[in-house]
Amino acid sequence: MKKYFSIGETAKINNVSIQALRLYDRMGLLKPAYVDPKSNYRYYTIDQFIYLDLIRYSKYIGAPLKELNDVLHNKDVLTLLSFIKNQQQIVEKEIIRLENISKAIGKIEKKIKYAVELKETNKIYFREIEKRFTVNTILNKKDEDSDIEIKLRRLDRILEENEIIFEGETGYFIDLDIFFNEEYICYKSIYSTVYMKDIENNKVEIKEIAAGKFICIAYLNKDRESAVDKLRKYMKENNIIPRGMGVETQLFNTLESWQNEDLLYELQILI
Amino acid sequence: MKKYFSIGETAKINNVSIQALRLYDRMGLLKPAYVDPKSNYRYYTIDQFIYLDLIRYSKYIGAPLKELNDVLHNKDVLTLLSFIKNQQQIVEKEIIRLENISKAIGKIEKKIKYAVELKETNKIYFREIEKRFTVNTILNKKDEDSDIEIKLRRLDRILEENEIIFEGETGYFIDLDIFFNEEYICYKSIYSTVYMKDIENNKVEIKEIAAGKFICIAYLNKDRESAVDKLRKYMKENNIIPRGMGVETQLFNTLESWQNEDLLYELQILI
DNA sequence: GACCCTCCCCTTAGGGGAGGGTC
DNA sequence: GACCCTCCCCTTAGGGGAGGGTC
Repeated sequence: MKKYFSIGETAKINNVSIQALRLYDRMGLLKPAYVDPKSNYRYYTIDQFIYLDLIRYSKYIGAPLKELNDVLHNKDVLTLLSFIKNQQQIVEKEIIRLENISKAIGKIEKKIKYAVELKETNKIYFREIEKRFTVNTILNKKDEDSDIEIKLRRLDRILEENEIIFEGETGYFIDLDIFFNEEYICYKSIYSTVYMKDIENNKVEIKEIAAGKFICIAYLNKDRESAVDKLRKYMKENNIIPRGMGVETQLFNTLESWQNEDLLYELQILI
Repeated sequence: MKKYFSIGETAKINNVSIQALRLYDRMGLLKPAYVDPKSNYRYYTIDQFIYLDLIRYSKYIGAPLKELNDVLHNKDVLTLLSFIKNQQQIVEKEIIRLENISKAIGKIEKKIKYAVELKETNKIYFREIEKRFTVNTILNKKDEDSDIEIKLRRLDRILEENEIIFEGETGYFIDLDIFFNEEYICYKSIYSTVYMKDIENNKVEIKEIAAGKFICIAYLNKDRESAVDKLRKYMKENNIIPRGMGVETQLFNTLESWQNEDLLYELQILI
């Protein structure tokens, strides 16, 4: 005679909840060995417990219970093997995805910290900056702010579609000829920095911003004109020669400022 | 005059669905800039799009939107920073968890494959086996099958509670004195192999099964007696000396067999 | 005619009840 | 008195309708 265990006993022995057992019954994953027709009480036998082990293990490796149901109906080791192999692949992909995310978060953290620690605006300073990889969209002279915003969104969409990871910096490439000769800021293109694991990505063009020493000035939107003038004058007076690369990048300020359009920028010119 | 974008335009530009935008409205994550009181049509402005970036990014890093909601209400970079740091920690823990799972799946795969490739039963062979780490429960002579099953469940629960990772092998330590002198199988304890990353785990005792060459025989439950006899005789006749370690382990057969109690075992004696 | 609205039901793996029988 | 039953509502981040107004 097989001994019957009530749902509560079964739950306790196998360390699952009563609700879970009821759910498995409904799903067809594990039907009780006997159900009292009068009281609808569920009774289980010991040799059913192995299925609870399988269920637990499936949950542990993150597999959906429905797929396990298929395996259990086949009752074949080879099916079980391919189920496990499949899950192995999923887990490994997920690890890679999370590792990329972790790196991207790290970069963003750095950038936020930089902006938080930046105390003074409208003052010239020098910075060493690492090499940056960017994805770009060319801007036209007649583009208005709203056009730029929309182009930026389009850029984001390209990143998403190509599974390229945004690194948290957005800015503009500026035309240095115009900057020094005609003395105003002209944007050539808008960029987003991206995390480059495998450089070969033939669908999207990646531009590098060379590593090096940059002369910089930070300013709020309203002070742009005077700050930019200051930097230009300083470079001319001190005979600092630009090396062909200038960007204006947006710094994390406060979320409040984003709404007030009181944005914080940093102009960076490679020297 | 700010330009208004309809929900459809906003969705397209920002690469989100209309349903998602409606949800963000309901959740208070992003209310439209203007809602037509007659038609209830939602209208958004360009400077609201930054919030969609934040939402997208939160989802990307796996943070719950509710927490982002808190950040958005604070509108402070330091809050944003701690939100991101927190998420970073969560992601890193998850990576470690998944890496452990991946390793455990790999081990189980190996074990299943071994059983699948094992063609012959009731035949003696030799195997090199790597070192195994196990968690144990001592058995008493008067334990019946059902007691053993229940002790096994209790062992599983210990693993879960201590976050020890099961590696897919369960078996019994056998008493070799009795095996050779009194000529029957007596189980000393039941074990589960576990994945040991950090050996120091003072709450649970870990026993090792030494690596080495084992003399083995595989058999179905019904053939146990004769198979075991065969091995014992073979060892005596050929003067093979056991080195103090013998286990009977359960092999993955088919799921069907589990239910029929037609289980496949392998007796392994270190030589 | 394409766009938008508000319900409403569905997804995973159960958790937490209420209200009422059963061991 | 402790245990078990069947509803029923709730969780995340929306997807996919139906049925009906709106640009």
